[in-house]
Amino acid sequence: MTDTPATEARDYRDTVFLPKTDFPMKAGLPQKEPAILAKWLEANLEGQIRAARQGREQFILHDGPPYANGDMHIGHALNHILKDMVVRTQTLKGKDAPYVPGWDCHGLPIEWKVEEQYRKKKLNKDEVPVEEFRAECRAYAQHWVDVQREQLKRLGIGGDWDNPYLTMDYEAEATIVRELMKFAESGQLYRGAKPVMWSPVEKTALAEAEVEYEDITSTQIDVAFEITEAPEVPKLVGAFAIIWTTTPWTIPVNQAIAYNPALEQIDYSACYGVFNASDGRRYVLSQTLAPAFAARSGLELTLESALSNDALRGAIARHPMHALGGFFARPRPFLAGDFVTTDSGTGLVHMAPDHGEDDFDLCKANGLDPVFAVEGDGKYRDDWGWLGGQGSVINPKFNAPDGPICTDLRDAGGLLAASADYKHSYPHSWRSKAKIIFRCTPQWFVPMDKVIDRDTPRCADEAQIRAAQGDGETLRQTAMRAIADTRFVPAKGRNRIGSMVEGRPDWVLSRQRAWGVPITLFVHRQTGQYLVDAAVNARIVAAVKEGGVDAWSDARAQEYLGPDYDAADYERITDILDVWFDSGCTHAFVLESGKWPALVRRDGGTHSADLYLEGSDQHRGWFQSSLLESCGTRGRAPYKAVLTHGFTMDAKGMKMSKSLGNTISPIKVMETNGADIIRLWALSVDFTEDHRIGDEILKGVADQYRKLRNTFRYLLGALDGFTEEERVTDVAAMPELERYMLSLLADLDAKLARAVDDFDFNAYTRALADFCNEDLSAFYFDIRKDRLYCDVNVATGYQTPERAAYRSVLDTLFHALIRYAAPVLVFTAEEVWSTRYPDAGSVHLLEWPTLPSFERDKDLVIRNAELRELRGKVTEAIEPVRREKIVRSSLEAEVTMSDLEVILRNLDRAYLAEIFISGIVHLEAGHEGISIKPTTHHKCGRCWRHLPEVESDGALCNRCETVLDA
RNA sequence: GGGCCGGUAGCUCAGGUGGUUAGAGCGCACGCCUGAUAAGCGUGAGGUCGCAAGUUCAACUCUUGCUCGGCCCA
Repeated sequence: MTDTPATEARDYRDTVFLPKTDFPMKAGLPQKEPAILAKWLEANLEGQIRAARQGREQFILHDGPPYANGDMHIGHALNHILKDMVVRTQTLKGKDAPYVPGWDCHGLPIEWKVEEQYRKKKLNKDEVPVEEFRAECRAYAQHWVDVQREQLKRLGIGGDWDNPYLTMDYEAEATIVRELMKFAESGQLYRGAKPVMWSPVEKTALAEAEVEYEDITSTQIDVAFEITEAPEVPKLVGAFAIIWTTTPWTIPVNQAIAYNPALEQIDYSACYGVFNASDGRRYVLSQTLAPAFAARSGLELTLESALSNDALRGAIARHPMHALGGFFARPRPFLAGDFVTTDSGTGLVHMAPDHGEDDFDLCKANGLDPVFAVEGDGKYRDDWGWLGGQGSVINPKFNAPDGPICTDLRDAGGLLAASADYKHSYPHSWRSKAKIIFRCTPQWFVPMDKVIDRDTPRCADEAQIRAAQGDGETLRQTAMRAIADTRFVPAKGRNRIGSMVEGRPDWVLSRQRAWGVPITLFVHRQTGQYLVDAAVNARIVAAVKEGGVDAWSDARAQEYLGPDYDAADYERITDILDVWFDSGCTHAFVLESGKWPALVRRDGGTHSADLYLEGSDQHRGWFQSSLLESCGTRGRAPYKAVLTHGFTMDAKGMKMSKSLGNTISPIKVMETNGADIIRLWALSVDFTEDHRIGDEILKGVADQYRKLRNTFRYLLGALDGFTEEERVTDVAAMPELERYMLSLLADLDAKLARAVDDFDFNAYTRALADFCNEDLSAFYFDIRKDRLYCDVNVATGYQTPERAAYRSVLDTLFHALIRYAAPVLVFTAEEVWSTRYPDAGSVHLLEWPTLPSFERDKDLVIRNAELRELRGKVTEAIEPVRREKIVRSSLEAEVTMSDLEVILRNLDRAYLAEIFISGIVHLEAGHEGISIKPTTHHKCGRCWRHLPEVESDGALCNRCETVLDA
């Protein structure tokens, strides 16, 4: 060697290998991602993937349709990222996992928006032909489908975006009609009634969202019903039961009186009593509420006797207007209802099943049906025995203490108190601001508990339906069985949907609206029976397929009925279907129709999807509507598994709302941070529960992203110029550390594969990130930097076998990690892949990595895991010495420790120094703990290690000399 | 008001069937390196496991109540 002084030491920088790559550290995702999307589009990546997986085992994720109005929000983003992750991981595993996105297009919210546009133009919806109105709804939905489609594509969601399914496609509408007819044909439809919120001003039913609450002052009245029968306590006969109400207009429709047999459980002193009053009559009411009633009526009450809670069982009263005969002369039974409280009133509640849900349910359970006395305009119907043709019922004067109702009641001796002074919150129409009422209207239902009658099949399909459902099962039983057969992730979903299906009432299918699929039934005017004729139904379905929902019109009724029936004999139903029925049919027109060949099962099994994946609110929504629809027509669930996610809250865990101003738009995040950042966020949180998003969280996600990105950048740089010729294929011939790393990689592989099967994406991204951070960046890469840089002669291309082994492992790592990362960081993975392989096609065509096979050495893993613990102790020991500036780089630190453990592990000192990235390691028998001292050796001018053979600072060590000579 | 679900370090998450000083990554602070450099490495400080009772020799883990938050209903 030369004896050049250290100050003039040669600079060996150009003799070492340095990582080299064009892959930039800074991502610039918002600019880069759209270009990558364009590249995929140009290459028809989706088509390539389909072709590549053709004939493989299928995995069908069936998309739940988002509603086509408004921009994509964070919930859409999360949902679709999870779906995309499922599809991509399944595809990665080699399965044929097509994704066909869909949209829900019918329904009230879209109708509103279109109506709103009409109002701005001073148009009246009722004056516009319904076909024209529907056309505008259709256009409105299509607009948002297109907007959301672009936004979701921008998120990197893969799928058949050119052929999504829309519930408003004519074929879809025809299938929905066909499915409805299956319910009709198998006797699973009936026409019943149900109280709905109704606006007498607009003469229409209202949805909850169309209603707002305002404080008003109403007339409150106390009315006496004379008891005529009392089997439990006969002395009650002749006494009067007192009811209190703030809607006097419901008294003419009263049918019963509710009491609570468990009143004393609410308030021990609250049980009913019989009172002697100053007017000479005897009254029955709650004891607690008696003083308030006395104040209202001005009567003096004396308790005659307390009544046990079952005193009213089986008792009968009569309406104060019973003298009118007919309806009013019917007995008014006392019915037990647990909704009766002692908060206000008398503890006895008058029941008008036409005008209240509790009333309706309790009366229905006791065989009392609604009478439809109040018409759509709020007037009693003309033939009503009392006040017929009068109203409107929402008119304050009509209900006033001196109005017709109170006057008649007073004259009949039934009115005990009336005053127009009761302030309370009351529902009003959001649009007209007028008061609304509850009003029973005829509706179509699917019965949950009707045993399907096997003895009188009406059509060919029905036999199949019944066969599928099993003997004598009700729809509820079929659905419960299907739930038991379904996999739920997380498992608590089964419990949730199960308890809902177990307790749910019959399914109300009908809506009195314009924008939806019609309930295509003809009801015979005389018998009230709906027509079941396969030929008629086939004509209707064909017409809808041809012309959409507009085909269901009066003008074409006879055409559908054909020669066998006379349209004049039939009422054409004009209701439309609940949009939940639409979405409940998606499995029929998407999975079974054959319109999407990729979705058709090739194994001959049922068309049930492998997975439905939606927010947990869909236990009441789509999961259930799909379940009921499928169980009613096919006797099984349309899915094999159901995956649910929670909701995204703001940074503090509060729900996002426009009014609170705490919403986070995924579109904005895409524009500022990039889609890969939102994706990484969605796949990092515990989506099975409610989870949060906010600036701090996104910052953390971005940090994690950078770490992953730099791992790939390092791999690209370290693998610069890697060729097949230098690959070491014999794992057994590799150094200890390389074999250890391949073992860790195999562990990671297994962990990720399991996470895919469990849909545990949080565990997936965590395992991947932890591996990159801990096992690679902080351990393997750091240790092997020396060999990567120095074990090579960059001039001649010579490298040591150790370096070749390292680069081979790096290549293996690259190929594994890029595949693992691809479903998560769809854009970045492509950028990485195309940087290394510009002409190799998309990263998303690749399959799950095949790792080098080698015999797993359990001992090796344990040995090195222990060594890493020891490594931690060494770095810990170096730290104080560093603080005192005795050593700076860890390479300057010589380590002394007991030889006991190390010798047992059969590891040599040089290997230890490599692992510790330290100076020379001294092993001394019986040495206590770990000691650090500064090295006394000179620093190699090339590799910077301090070794005994280096003659002076800046001179070369043996290794570097050998390499430079090679 | 009812049904169901959840509350572990600043953040994101681990913590089978209850058992020694509750873990990881990130962030933060401090330091090292300057041949991954708007990068890399190390060390360290952070938690009365929502609150309160109870069961138990022993509870983050079981029971009850409360509280905060969420979904679905009313």
